[in-house]
Amino acid sequence: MPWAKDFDEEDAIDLAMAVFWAKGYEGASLNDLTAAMQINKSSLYNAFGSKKDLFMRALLKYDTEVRHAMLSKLQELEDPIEAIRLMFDRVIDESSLDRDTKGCLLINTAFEFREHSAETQAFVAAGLLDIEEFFAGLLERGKARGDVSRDLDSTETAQWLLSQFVGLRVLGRGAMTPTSLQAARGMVHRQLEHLL
Amino acid sequence: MPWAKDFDEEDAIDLAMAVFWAKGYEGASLNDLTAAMQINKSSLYNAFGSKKDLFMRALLKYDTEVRHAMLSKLQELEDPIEAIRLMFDRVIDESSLDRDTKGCLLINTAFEFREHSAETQAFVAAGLLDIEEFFAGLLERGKARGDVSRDLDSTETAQWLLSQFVGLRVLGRGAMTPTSLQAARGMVHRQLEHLL
DNA sequence: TAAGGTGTGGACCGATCGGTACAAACCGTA
DNA sequence: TACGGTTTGTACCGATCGGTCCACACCTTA
Repeated sequence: MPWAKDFDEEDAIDLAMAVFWAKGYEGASLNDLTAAMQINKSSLYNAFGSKKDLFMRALLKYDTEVRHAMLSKLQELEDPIEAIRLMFDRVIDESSLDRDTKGCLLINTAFEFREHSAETQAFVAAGLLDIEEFFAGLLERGKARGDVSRDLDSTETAQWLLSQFVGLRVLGRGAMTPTSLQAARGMVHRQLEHLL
Repeated sequence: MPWAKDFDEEDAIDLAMAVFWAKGYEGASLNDLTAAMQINKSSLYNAFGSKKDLFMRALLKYDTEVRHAMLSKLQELEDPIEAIRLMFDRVIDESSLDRDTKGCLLINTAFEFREHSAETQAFVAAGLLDIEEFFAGLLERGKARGDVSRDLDSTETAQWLLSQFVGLRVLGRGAMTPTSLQAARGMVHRQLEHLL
């Protein structure tokens, strides 16, 4: 067993993730990637196969380590509606403070949906569905606690929350001012109160 | 006065608009553009100067002939809340019927916000503000008619509607199923009823 | 210490990117 | 019919795209 790689694969994927996150799949060139990952082209292709494969690895890592981790933490909160509120708060605060927010890698990839492979498309669709189910689960818990009307359609409401979330994530990438984002967030808060 | 162009500039911009609309600014190559516009590179550069200039012409044309025209027609309706409802209905129906919907060129450009010039950024921001003001105007009319509570903050609500609209436009590009889109739209309808 | 497989550096590939140079084709005017 | 300015076709530009090739550096095992 000869010569171990002198870089850490997981670290390298993290660095690649940041590039794809900021520039999108097509927008991230191999130069960008190798520069950020601090390895050269041969090592990249030897370790990951192709740009597409590397992207899938990065997307997968984002999905588990960023997206899923965030949702899991929110799920631990006692008040499920508060969890939803907090989820919106976080991304709005992030967009307000960080002037060049990258948004969410999964949602960014959803925007470029049709330029991706069937495999990637399926992965993205599943990820979005998972967010939707996260919302639906919290709403069901809200019903059990009496915070949400039992007449409410959880799935439908979850689909709405997802579309609402996507809108704020996209506009948070720079096109909308923090003030307006916060106003829109305020309206979502108020609508959450009216679920009872 | 020698030799008139043997293509119509406005027609050519229309064709270029479709390419930028479908592929984005970076994603649209000069080959794509010249092929769609049915002119060659020399004619393109002679008539429009550069890819960036051509894009601005296309964006401007979209803004007046597609976006502004659509909002104007909706504004003519008697019932202002019905106008908002219709606006959402149209884009959802479009996304449901046309499996490769391009979304809205202005919103697509807003997504790529930071990779555009300051001039383009300003134009996009102004366009989004215009949509916001369109919503706010309808809400004010709703107040006058008694369809909307006078306590409602029109600006804030308009900002929320814009973010909601953007979310559905982005997800309508393929990542969300028509069924889910329609469910989300249904929730927006219900929220519009609760503005009183 | 020699062998053998693996990782790395760098040159190189054809294709494509946005953009330019220039001459030929063109048509209204004189 | 000759001129003059404009449009158009084509060849070409350097840069960059994603990706490959191969010699060499390297470490483990025998």
